[in-house]
Amino acid sequence: MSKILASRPLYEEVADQLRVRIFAHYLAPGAWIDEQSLAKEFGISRTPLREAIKVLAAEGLITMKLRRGAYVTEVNRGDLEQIFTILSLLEGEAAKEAASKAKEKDLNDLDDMHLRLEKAAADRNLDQFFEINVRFHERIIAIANNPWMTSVIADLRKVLKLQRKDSLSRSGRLQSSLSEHREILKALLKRDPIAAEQAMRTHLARGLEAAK
Amino acid sequence: MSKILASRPLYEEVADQLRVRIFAHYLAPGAWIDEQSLAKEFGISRTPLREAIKVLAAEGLITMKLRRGAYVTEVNRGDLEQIFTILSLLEGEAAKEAASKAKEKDLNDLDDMHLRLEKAAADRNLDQFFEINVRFHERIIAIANNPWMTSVIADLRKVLKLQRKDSLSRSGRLQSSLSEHREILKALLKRDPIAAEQAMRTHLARGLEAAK
DNA sequence: GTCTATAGAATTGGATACATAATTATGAAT
DNA sequence: ATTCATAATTATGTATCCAATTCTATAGAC
Repeated sequence: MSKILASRPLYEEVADQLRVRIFAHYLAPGAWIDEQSLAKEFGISRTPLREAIKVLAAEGLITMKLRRGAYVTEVNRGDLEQIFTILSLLEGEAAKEAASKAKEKDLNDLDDMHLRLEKAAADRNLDQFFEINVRFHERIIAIANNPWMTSVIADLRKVLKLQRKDSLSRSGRLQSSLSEHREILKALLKRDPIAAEQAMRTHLARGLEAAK
Repeated sequence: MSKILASRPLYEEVADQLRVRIFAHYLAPGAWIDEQSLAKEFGISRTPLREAIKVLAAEGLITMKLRRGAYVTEVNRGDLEQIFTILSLLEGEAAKEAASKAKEKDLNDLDDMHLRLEKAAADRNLDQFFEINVRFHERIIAIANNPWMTSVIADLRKVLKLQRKDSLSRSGRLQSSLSEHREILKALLKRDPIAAEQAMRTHLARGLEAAK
């Protein structure tokens, strides 16, 4: 992995790799981060690996214990509730601002995304639904154009990804999620900030219910 | 600084030290973080220092440039607006929840703090006013009892501390800040969540105005 | 005098080395 | 067999070392 001419610091690359493993539950919640074997496996020294661990710890993905190493964070029901509370506020605000700030192109893109979401749902293509869903949300957040908010939301969503109960696969959740999205889109197209905010909050509150 | 029997990893200690220097503008926004002289000054090696830098970078206090080191983050007017937007939402929510969750003792403590705040204002003791003000906010956040929210707010407030225009010292700001606090406290004592949320949001919106 | 090229110094990013604390394994005593 | 003490092993935390790159300063050309 080590490169002669790195365009990006090694610790960032390593942080990405670790996130992939964590989200894939290849490193499951509670698992110990074995610095030595990971360094050996990546073919690097412990130094950049440890720096990457510090970054993930700051993101909340990893929890450090003094003199006993790093562990993948375990989130419980309470954590989920707390995080959804925050996300609902922030993404609600994002939707509200997006309703005013969106350009025509933005709205067209969102409309387009939603169509593909409907199609993925009809096809029962969960992976695709999940992916477009994420992009739909990200797009709205991007339109709100508040980098600090974007970054907070991104961090919290990373933590959510630690537990993937695949709530979407639960009976009916896919359809209700879809109709909630429809509400959000409708409000945005009408450029109604209050309705957009409300629809997004409802959507996320339901998301928590489904994640039970 | 290095201890024989460290009760806490060196990089955390160093991160604290760096934060102190940054907030005191001893390391001003835009300033370059000189690893070598800092390591020498702290009497440690560059390794824990660099780990501390990664932590502060993740907090947003430091910005890293590839192959040219770390710099204290510079926040501009836009950053302030964005951060205040988020804080207003989150601390508003905290106030709202605190209105329901607060125990009698919590309310007594807040009342007491507010009295001391009034006194500090009357004495024109800015440092004390500032300190109690911070504790008042922190206490409300603590009552809301949402550790994830607490941590997000704490991180954002750290970034705010990068610029200290000493908005409180501006003519009249101290008095208006005080009366806004009075509103917050009143709503909490009445256990009125909506009013508490509204009062907190107004308070922070005014805070942004003053930080101009 | 200003600009450019190049040698040297300084700095970052990463690897390796080492001391101390923590864990596990070993073995004796009950 | 179980418990306790102690030795061996392993892992973390920190320091030192090294290579590649960037910055700086000097010298030469115009």
